[in-house]
Formats: sequence, C-alpha cells, structure tokens
Amino acid sequence: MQRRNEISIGTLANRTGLAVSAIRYYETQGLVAPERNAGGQRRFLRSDIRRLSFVMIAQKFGFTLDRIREVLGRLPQSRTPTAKDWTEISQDFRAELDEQIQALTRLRDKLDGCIGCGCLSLDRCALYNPDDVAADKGAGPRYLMGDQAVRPED
Amino acid sequence: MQRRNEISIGTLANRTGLAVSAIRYYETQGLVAPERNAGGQRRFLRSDIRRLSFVMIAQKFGFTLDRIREVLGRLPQSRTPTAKDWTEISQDFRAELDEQIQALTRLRDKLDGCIGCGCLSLDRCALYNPDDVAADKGAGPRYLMGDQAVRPED
DNA sequence: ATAATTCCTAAAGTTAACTTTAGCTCAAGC
DNA sequence: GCTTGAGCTAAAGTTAACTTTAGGAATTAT
Repeated sequence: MQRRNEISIGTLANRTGLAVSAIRYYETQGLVAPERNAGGQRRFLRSDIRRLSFVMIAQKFGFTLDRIREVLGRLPQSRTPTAKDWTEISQDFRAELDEQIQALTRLRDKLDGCIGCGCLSLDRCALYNPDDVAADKGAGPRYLMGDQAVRPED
Repeated sequence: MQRRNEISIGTLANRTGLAVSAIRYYETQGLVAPERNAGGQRRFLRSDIRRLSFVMIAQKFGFTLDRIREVLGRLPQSRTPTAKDWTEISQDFRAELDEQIQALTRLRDKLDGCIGCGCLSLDRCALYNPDDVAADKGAGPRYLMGDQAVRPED
C-alpha cells in the first residue's frame, strides 16, 4: 500500500543505485529524513531520489557527507524542492568546485617549479608553503620538503 | 653516536614535520625502510627526508599511500636517489595529476549541462554515465540521477 | 493462509591513515 | 653513574563512510 508520492527504501535504492544500508546510514547522518508508516517502515518522497542523486554527485567531486549536509541545508524545508532550487544549490556547488580545481592546478604548477629546482633550495621552493588545497585538519604543522634548507646531500 | 649520514626518527620527524608515530606507520606500509643500530633504534638516511617529503606532497594531491608506494618503487633501490631520479618520478606524477584535474574538469562541465536541464530527462543528462574520476571501488553499480528517467514530479 | 520478500534495529566489522596508551629499553647530559 | 628524554613494541582507539550479521516483524505474492 504505497501511496502515490511515497516510496519504500528498496525502491529508492533501485532508483538511485545506492545500497539499502547506505540509505539508512544517510538517514543517521541527516541527509534524508523519511517518515514511517504504521508498521514502522520508512516512507520516502519521490523527491528524495533527486536528493540522494545529488549526494552521490557531490561525493564524486570529493565532498564529505558533512559538507553535503550543509549544502542541502540551503534547500527549502517547508516544501518539495523545485528544479529551480536544485539549480541554485548546484551553482554554489559549482563555484566551490571551480576553486578546488584551481587549487589543484596551482599546486601542480608549483610542482613543476620544484621539478626544475630539485628542491635543493627551499627559499625558492614553491611547495614550501603549506597553503592551497584543503589544509589538513590533522594534528600539527605539515610543511613540505623540510623545515630548513635541504642540503644537497640529503 | 649518530653517524654523518644517519639520522634518528626524531630528527627525521623534525625535518619533515611528520609525527614520529606517522613515520613508524609509514615503515609498516613500506614507504621507508630504515636500518637499526646496536640498540635496536631506527637509523634513517638523510635522503629519507626527501623521500617522506615526496610522500607528503603526493598525499596533498590525493594519492593513497598504496599508490605512493608504487610510485616510489620506481626509484633505484641500489643507491641513494639523485635529483635526476626525483625529477623523473615527479614528471610521471605530474602526468597522472593532469589526468585527475582533467577528469574533475570534465565532470564539472557535465554538471553545468545538468544545471540547465534540471535533469528531468536522463537520456540527455551527461551525469548519467558513471565514467570519469576514479570509479569507486565500492560494491555494486553507482549510476547517477536514477536508473530511469526521473519524472518531473520526482 | 502461507510462503517468500522486504524491512527493522542494534551492534560489530571494514579500510585508510594515523594516534594513543602502556610498559620498557636506550642514550645523552650533568 | 644516574636521571631524564628519546625510542621501542604491541595493541587498542579514531574518523569516515559504509557493510555485514543476527534475530525479528511487516508486506507481498501465490
């Protein structure tokens, strides 16, 4: 007894290509918020197909689920998102993507400079500066090619 | 009693900015292979500073340690790598990097097309094809935006 | 009215890349 | 020569993003 606009987790899995277990996990992460029917089973909206598809695309671009949840937060909660809503967040998304690609490109160009110099002189080595591309959240400073000039024999 | 060309794990940590525990972990992963002194302590070569710096840079570009180990495998094992050796593997590395950037760019351009169409017609939706950018090793098919045309009301 | 699916929860397992902890041993400085 | 800082090992913990397992309950198909 699936009402017109409600779909089961299995149907959603088929439509998106995601595993049922992944969808349940996404619910725990606040990426979808299905209702429940009388028997306690999840009932998703058809619009969740698009929602999860967006999640998959964003992941393909390397975004974390946390970040994706933030982005999805910009969709209207009161009504089913329209094509226009999706277009809007996709555009913001595109902007971030452009930045990522540029950061990666800059880093690559720096590597070019480094190939030439062999990094024997850190003062001139562009890779020395730990900027660009998502600063790792990891502990401590992560500078590259040493913290002092690497001597020729190193 | 550190011989001229040998350095302790602490020194290596200071020179690279890595944590001592990370260096030990890298050893278990076959990224460095230090010798041991009489007392059982690790003795690295000065050239390992550069080796680990390379590891850090490659990671910044998103390479996994497994992949990095493969790349490092192309260095000569019989002697200390020269600047020329490093230049060579950096160039191969750059080629892979270029591919990655291009794949990301292609995917971004496809997103552009998708923003316009609102993905109401999958036949025309470029994101449909799950090519480009490292196919996930995860289980099962991961197609995007559904496996059938997403109807307007979805 | 069953049998076969599908779904549910809770908990544990998985991979990558490390860190933390515990309990000891070396090595270096005064 | 002894105290303290560095190092050592083995095992367990951590985060992200899921999957797998176990044991039931709800649906759907026949």
